[in-house]
Amino acid sequence: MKQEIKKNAPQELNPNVSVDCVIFGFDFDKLNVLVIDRADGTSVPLALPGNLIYNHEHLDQAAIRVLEELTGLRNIYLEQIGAFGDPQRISKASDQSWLQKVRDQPEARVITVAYFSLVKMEDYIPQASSFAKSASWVPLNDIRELAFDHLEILSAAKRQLKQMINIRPIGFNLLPEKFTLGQLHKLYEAILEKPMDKRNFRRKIQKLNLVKSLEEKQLGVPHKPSQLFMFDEKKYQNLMQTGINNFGF
Amino acid sequence: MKQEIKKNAPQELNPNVSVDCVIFGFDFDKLNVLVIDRADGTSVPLALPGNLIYNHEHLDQAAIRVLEELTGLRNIYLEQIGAFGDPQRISKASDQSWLQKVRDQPEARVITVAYFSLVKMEDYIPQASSFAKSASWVPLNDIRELAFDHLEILSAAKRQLKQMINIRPIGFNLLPEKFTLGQLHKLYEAILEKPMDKRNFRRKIQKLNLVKSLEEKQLGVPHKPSQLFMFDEKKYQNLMQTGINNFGF
DNA sequence: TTGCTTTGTGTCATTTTAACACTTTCAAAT
DNA sequence: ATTTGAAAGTGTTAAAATGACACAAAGCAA
Repeated sequence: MKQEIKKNAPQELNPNVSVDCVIFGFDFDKLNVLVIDRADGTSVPLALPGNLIYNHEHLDQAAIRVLEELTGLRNIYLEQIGAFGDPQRISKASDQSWLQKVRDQPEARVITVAYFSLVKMEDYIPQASSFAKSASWVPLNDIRELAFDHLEILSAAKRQLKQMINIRPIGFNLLPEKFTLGQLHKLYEAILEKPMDKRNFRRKIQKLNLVKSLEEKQLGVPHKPSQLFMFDEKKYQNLMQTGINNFGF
Repeated sequence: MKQEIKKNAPQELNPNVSVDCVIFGFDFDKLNVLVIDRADGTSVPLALPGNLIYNHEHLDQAAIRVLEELTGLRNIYLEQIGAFGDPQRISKASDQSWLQKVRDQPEARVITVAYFSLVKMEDYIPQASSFAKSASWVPLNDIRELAFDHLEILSAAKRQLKQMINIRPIGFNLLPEKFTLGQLHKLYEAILEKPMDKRNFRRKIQKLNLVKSLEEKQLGVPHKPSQLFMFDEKKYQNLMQTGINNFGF
């Protein structure tokens, strides 16, 4: 059979390439992930926000657009995780029956490029939009099942985040403007999935000059109130670029 | 215009997705990269080995296949670098005129997924095959221009290699079975692009128990002959899995 | 025999790490 | 008013890792 020769029309969806986003949030206790509920009566697993790209758009742009369309999140810096290319990645029965409803070419081979980001949970209250009934935060450790190969994507994202934390400062995008060292400490423990010594942690953070303490304390907590801190944005961006030399715990 | 609905035929090339491979080799002095000469009379820049994937194959498989088809290299462990998705990435004039000759749909949007690997230069003497006139080793630092966005891919590969070296042992795939610590030392310097203190380097390597010394010396060198070493494969694989805790220089 | 080139080796001062426990401060409960 | 619970905040020490540094040994070539 001769293959039809045509240029992809630029304004069309490309049936072979999608993007998926892993959005992490921190609730001062544990990591959460933003997922989409595709529910349509039948019970189908939750999914990461994702969809096909357009032919004319950059992959990175597509990820930004899709994320906004499905969740409303905008101005998010997304970092690429990688491409996922198992030819069977979308052929589970439950996924197929859903794709039949929403895709022109539900059985086309689709590779996906995954992205991740860290956001402040506080400034984002999920709202329904587009084909997703709703987006919602789910604790990372409660996730047992996801659509497609999204579980695999999620664990790659976790791995990458864990690795990134040794090289770059983390927290600016996950914590409110003013935060306590205890919260930052918990964040590191949540990401690394291991307890860390409080005094050693504080010493290390302070030596980086990454945070500056405010003349302000927590209010209304039923225990000794903590000093509040802010990131020194200049120093933060600087470390973001050059990398932290030696930040292993 | 209504989009034609058809399932991608599995045995067909997917016109929208390609793979590219960055293969590093070490000549005991500097890093080299395997490139393809697409020469057809007109002078076109060198390219990384790469091509479209088939619909039925896993991305990782496609990279392995394409690499073998274009260079003859087989049984190579390839690691993913990431996806490159600029919509203009193949539209330079010199690239387009070449694509017209070799692709069914030369103007189709193509995203590419890049892979890299480290191989022993000694066991590979490039040979022409498939559409590439020939594959050849080129010193990494001599490369000023490549086809498509391959320069960008190359620099991502370099970045990733540089990062990997802090986490995992390196050298097993780049050095011959028996090697000297001087050669390993040069390799680290070549990858990190900075000089390292000889004594400190040797101390650190020895402490890892990564290499074991043989009862054998270099022969025929016009200077003090070096002790030969081999990797302790068990320890090497072990460090490959668990990662080196703290290997910054 | 001399010269050239690379190998191979140790010390020391400084920095970094990991392990460890008690007092302080607030709100809530009694 | 006093007690209780809960998290904040703080310093020392021993062990390990780092970085800087210089000279003798071994082979070949001229």
